[in-house]
Amino acid sequence: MSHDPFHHHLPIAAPLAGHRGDAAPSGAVLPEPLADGELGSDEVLQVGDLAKRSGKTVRAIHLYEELGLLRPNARSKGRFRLFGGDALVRVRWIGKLQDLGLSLGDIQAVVREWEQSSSAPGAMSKMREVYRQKLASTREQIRRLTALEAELADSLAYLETCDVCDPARLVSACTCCDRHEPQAPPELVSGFRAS
Amino acid sequence: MSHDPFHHHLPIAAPLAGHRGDAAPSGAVLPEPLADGELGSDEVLQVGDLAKRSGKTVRAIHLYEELGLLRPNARSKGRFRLFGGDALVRVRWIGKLQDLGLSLGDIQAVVREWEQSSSAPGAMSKMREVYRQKLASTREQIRRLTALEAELADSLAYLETCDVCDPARLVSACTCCDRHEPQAPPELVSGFRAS
DNA sequence: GTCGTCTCTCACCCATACGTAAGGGTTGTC
DNA sequence: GACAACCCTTACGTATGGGTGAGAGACGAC
Repeated sequence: MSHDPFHHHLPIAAPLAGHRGDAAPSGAVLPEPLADGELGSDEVLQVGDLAKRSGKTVRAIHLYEELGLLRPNARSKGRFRLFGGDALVRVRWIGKLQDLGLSLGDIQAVVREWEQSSSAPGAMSKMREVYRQKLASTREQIRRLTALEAELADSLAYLETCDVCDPARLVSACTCCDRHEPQAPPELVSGFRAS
Repeated sequence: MSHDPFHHHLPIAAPLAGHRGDAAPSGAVLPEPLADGELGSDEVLQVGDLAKRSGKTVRAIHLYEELGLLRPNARSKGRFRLFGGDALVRVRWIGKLQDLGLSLGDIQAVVREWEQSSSAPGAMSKMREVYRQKLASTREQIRRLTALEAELADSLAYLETCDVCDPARLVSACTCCDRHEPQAPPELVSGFRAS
């Protein structure tokens, strides 16, 4: 969907879970216990609240709005943005799509497509198409990472042998020395040597 | 190693395999059949050759050299860069590290560390440390993608129900309509609705 | 009213990994 | 020697996903 969604640089890991210790006071007799981050559908959030609950920054949320991915339900008298609980759902959804490898531009396209289509099954089938493609590429991605995982493990095993090496040995003699005789070094190891 | 190696945008898939149909002429009696992309260790490559064989662009290779990740073995009279087969190994190695989520800056650090250390086992143990960390984060990454994969599959299953829907039905009535009654929509689906 | 904490809207800044164009030599093949 | 195809260096451009103020107003508790 982007011009070049693939090519190098995989992400590494995401925080995804801000640690907040504030659970609902036990035994509260309030209308809804509001498990963790959930909120009553009538709750009103300012951008800062939305940011905290979604783990994004205020700036990010503004950006999403600029891109048309999100709209406040209303504004206060003083022009403060006022969001409902659905905005939180939306922001989390955006985050998930980003995790899937969609750029904000991609998400923009998805949203526009959704908003412009009037026939429900038509829209749904387009969305399915997007998700189907993403499912395929996600699986491909998993395959690639799994291959890299194996290579890493191999390389680590290979490098273990070096522990027994003479500490005075020079690096120049390394990477494919006599200690690990028969096997050729894995690519992740032989890359060191080349200039 | 980068300031912020995680955070969103996973990659999608990499080509990794340029399709080139030129296998070695069968039955050749040459010193080495040169399986696919391999070459005799004495072969000389210009940047364009190196680029083609590694799947990178000439510009990328120049960049790697600027960053100190790569050095030509020599120059021709006319200042053309001349690489050996090890350069190909090196470029592929760079690509793999990028796939693992290392930035070029990270790789720079790795290379410098390698080149500066004199004690072989010391250098090796540092490299092992890098690889160990990457192995961990790669596994984490795989876990996350696998979770997303499951979510995608769920969402697709949920959306299948929409096929039987009345084509005239409005999108506004959608995302959580009566056809798929009991289950709440997955987050990847409920995100459509929120404004 | 007044303080502290949000929030508002510009508007420019950052890093990454190259792309791309300019202007000009080099190689090697016919 | 002429030509295509390749290479050289320099240098600015590009897309992404926000970060980071600045200057000014809003909210709410006391």
